[in-house]
Amino acid sequence: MTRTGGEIRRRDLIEEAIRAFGHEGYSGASLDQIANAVGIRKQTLLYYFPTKDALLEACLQAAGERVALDISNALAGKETYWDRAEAVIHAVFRLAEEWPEFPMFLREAGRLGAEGFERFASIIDPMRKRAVDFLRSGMDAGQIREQDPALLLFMLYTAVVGSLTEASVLNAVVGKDRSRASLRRREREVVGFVRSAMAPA
Amino acid sequence: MTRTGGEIRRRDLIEEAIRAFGHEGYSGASLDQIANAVGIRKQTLLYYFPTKDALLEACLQAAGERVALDISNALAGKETYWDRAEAVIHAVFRLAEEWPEFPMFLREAGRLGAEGFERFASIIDPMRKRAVDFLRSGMDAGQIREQDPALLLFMLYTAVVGSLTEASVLNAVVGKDRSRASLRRREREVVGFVRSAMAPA
DNA sequence: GGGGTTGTCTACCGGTTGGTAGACAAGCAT
DNA sequence: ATGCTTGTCTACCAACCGGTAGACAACCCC
Repeated sequence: MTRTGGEIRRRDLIEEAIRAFGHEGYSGASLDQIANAVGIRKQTLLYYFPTKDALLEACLQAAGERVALDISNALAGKETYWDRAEAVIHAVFRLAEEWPEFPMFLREAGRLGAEGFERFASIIDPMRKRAVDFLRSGMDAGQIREQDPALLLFMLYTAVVGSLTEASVLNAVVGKDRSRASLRRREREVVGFVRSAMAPA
Repeated sequence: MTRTGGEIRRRDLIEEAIRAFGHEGYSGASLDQIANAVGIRKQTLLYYFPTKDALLEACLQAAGERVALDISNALAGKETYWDRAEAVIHAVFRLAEEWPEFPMFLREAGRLGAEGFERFASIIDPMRKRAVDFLRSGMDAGQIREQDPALLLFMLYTAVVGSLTEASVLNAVVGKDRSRASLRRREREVVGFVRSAMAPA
């Protein structure tokens, strides 16, 4: 009944599942809960995604595509080394502002083990390669401090995602402030931190 | 029987619970599993910790005390700004080497919400205060780049803990390498990264 | 308008979960 | 010796979990 058209349902379910997996964790989130949140029964969810694992895979795929799209758009027209680095950070922060559960889901996906995470990683792998090449050429050009470019990329990832996901730590360290202004201030801090960390000696 | 003396059991259970919570997540870890791993039945575990939540609280307490002790020892005798910062990083990495599940547990504790995490945070709060004062005085002395000291501390936390917990990302970005040498290289990278990030402009 | 497809449902299942009730044995104190 | 405390156990329990079976209604195509 009501014939909503399967693709919309599918998208709603993935969105809610990302929220639930990010917030409660994979094993903490239940199919009942996810299904009810979009107004259907669990068995209907299982019609779209035959197992919980299949649902997770669809979430990883969707999340990978979304972040790849956002970063790709953000990079358009940015040429200098620092402009490009800052554009990526800004894109991720804007995505986190619009979709707060996204970074939490990403972190949970990483926790579930490398096998699953690679489903996400493989989608953004072209960007990873580009980023490593970018960092290496920046080092060759003397614009970025000499170091292992892959490890630098890893450090940048942890700094950005960490500053978006460690809300409890943030509360404990700098006090409770969930406002948008707080997020902006954090972004400025990350940008300054990363800029300084990448600067040549 | 066998009269092991309750305190040893208690400590074993907490250690195993930290491992399980860190590895499987709070809701993914079961009391059965934790109890069996230390050679007793679940009901005996529940004799020591009446609920799963009580077990978690004991873990947070123990983890807080342990990290406070390690950092405190590491700081002894270190005087210069950078020596102190590096000593803390080194202490955390050494703890992670000896007890790999510890950083994962810490991250999981943060995920469970600010209420629970504060049980941990309150124990290391004196160190937090000292660290903020230390960073501020370093800025006043011109040894550290001017910025919000609390936010800088938060950034340092995310960089260190992130580099210890995002194993899946590390796999995807720099390849699979779980060796001790890999951990050491990562520590050097973190040290170089934050040293550069903290350097005055 | 009949047949297949798509979507949603009720009913159910076996296994697992956190937690309770209570028996019981070993050691300690008197 | 006896009674109390401490520790461990077996036996349950209700709730929830992911997943299956199958009825059934709405829509589309012909």
